[in-house]
Amino acid sequence: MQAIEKHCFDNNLKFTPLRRKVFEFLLKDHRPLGAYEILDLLRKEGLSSKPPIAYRVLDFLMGQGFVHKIQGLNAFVACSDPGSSHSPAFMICRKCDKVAEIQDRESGINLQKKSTIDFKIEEAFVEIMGLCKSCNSLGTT
Amino acid sequence: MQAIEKHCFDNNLKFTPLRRKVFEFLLKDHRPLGAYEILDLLRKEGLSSKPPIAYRVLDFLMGQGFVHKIQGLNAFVACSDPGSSHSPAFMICRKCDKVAEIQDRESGINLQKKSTIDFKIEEAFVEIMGLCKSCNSLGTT
DNA sequence: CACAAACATGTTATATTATAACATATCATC
DNA sequence: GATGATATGTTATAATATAACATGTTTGTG
Repeated sequence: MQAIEKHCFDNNLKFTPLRRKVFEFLLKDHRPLGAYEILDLLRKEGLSSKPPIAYRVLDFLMGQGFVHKIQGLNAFVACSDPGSSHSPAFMICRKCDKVAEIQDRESGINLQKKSTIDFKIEEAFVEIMGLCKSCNSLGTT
Repeated sequence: MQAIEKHCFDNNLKFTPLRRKVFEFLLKDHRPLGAYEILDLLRKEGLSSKPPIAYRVLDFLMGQGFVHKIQGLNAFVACSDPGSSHSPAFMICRKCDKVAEIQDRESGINLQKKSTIDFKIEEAFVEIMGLCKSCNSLGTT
């Protein structure tokens, strides 16, 4: 939270109450939230809750690298390592929906092999579906 | 095409005219098609074109590993290397939407580092956005 | 201060993507 | 030819996302 405050201050960006609120939701719930879940939370606080509100704030937060979209879930998570410009990977538990973010260096992902010759990489999404440790130890399905 | 015919025959699965048609669309257009684009194509051929039709056929084809979903585009592509059970990676040009599928072994992706300790991997989606060679050589944006 | 420019928020309407639930048809097998 | 399994068809609606435009708020500049 301090990281984003500093980042916005340093870059002359406005970390408005609305943006702060949405980011708080994402930080608190340590799991991906859909845009419409965020809208529900905003509604509960008496704030405006029309779809464009959520999507705009999320666009802003993603643009600054403080939130990532999980494509496989149509949902959004707070970045666990903001600042380091990265293409993170996510491990998503299909049972409990918990998401772990792993950074390029620790994920073993290395895309620069053949790729850059033919293709100019701008962004990479790596989403790994499966079972987290605790869900895996409980049952088999 | 022969691959999927053989696969279905061997496994006692029905490669019906509808499934064949959809698969043909995906093979012909060498780019990802949205479910509703597929429905449009079906409509042009006088076939049923209600959403569940497309989604069911696509589910079947994906289940057999002959089609992949590109999460970042909400679209579907024919698999370029069916049979080899794999978690492919896709390089998607954001200008022309062309998609190149690269196999794990040639992509430089190796997820088994820290992951398997804490997380049971079932499926991985790797989608790389950027510019393909030809689009990249044309302009800068 | 007044004005303009840039940015942020608010609202209506609608587009796009996907699924639930149920009805009918086709086909194999006993 | 009845039964069960699989495939297709249909209606309706859910879930996700954006376009277009209106209003407000801040910021810098003359």
